[in-house]
Amino acid sequence: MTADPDTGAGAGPERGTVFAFFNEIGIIAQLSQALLGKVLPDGVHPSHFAIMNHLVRLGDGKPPVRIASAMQVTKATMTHSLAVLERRGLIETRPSAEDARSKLVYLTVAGRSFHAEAIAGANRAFGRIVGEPELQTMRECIPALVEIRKLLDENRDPGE
Amino acid sequence: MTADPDTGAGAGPERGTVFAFFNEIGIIAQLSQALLGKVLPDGVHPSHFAIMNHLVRLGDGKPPVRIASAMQVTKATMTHSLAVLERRGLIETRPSAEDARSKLVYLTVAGRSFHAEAIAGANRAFGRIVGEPELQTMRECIPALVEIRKLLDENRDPGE
DNA sequence: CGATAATAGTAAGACATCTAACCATAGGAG
DNA sequence: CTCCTATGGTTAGATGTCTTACTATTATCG
Repeated sequence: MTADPDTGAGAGPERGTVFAFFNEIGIIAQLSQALLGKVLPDGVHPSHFAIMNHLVRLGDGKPPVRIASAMQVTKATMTHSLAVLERRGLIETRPSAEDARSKLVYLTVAGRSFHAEAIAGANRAFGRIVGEPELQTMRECIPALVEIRKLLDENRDPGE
Repeated sequence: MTADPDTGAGAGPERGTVFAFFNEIGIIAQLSQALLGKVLPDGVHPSHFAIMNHLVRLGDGKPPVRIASAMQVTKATMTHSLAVLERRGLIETRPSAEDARSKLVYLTVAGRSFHAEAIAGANRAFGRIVGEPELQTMRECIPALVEIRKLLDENRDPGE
């Protein structure tokens, strides 16, 4: 008996597990991204925030192609997103000294403070919803997620 | 010491947990969707498959607005997606008998066999990557995911 | 009953993303 | 050194999704 039809469980003996797992993952990702989107000012997409977040956490001064690879989007998409962020003054790009083909992406002061405010806003938004018991659930769940994420990451096509 | 910088842990005492959790979720969702996309024939988007899957699992003969709500997309998006699926002969729509404003969406025979093949292809693709230990990890993780998914689902804005 | 609000679906325009094609530079093989 | 391939970045066109505005029908309320 499938108590909750949304889980997709019951479709098969073992395969149903994989299906149900990714199904839940997909829904959570969509809902959390929608929540994040509401916190961001108009014209800043969650994916733009993800780029900022990456630069703050792992350091800036990297070429677009490396950011694209980390974010799992194409070079063309990164070109577009960086143009948006640069127009907004949140990042700046300078030519690379070692490779004339390449640019390097840097956060501006405005970009860093924008990121800090967005983080604060997101924490307020999620804090309004996520209580201590769910926090505990998440904490216990993270190692498993990391394991699966690494598994998929190792098996993804190069160039994506 | 943040062993894995990708987790985003270490950004705060408790808040980092929420952040790391949703970060992993987002990455897994993206990678798994990319994997699914490779299995589908050209021109069929993962979101289209999700609609088919919904209709197979929870039954067809429903109006677009209900499918849109279940898939968490807008009515306009559903109009577009259903047009694609109908052009491909995977679904068909008939006017509702009870409500003259409304249509009802039905799977065609071609649609059902398409779905079955897609499921089989997805299982092959995931089976090539996911082994027994990860399957076990997923199994243990699902209840937690369901809990978080329901939490977010209950707290989302109506009309999305 | 008749006016107003709510709901189902669509259309138009914007934006993010993708693929395919292109240019410029780098790096190797001969 | 020269040619060929690989790599970083951009451009153009297609597709998916969103918001806003609109039409048609239904429901509610006076």
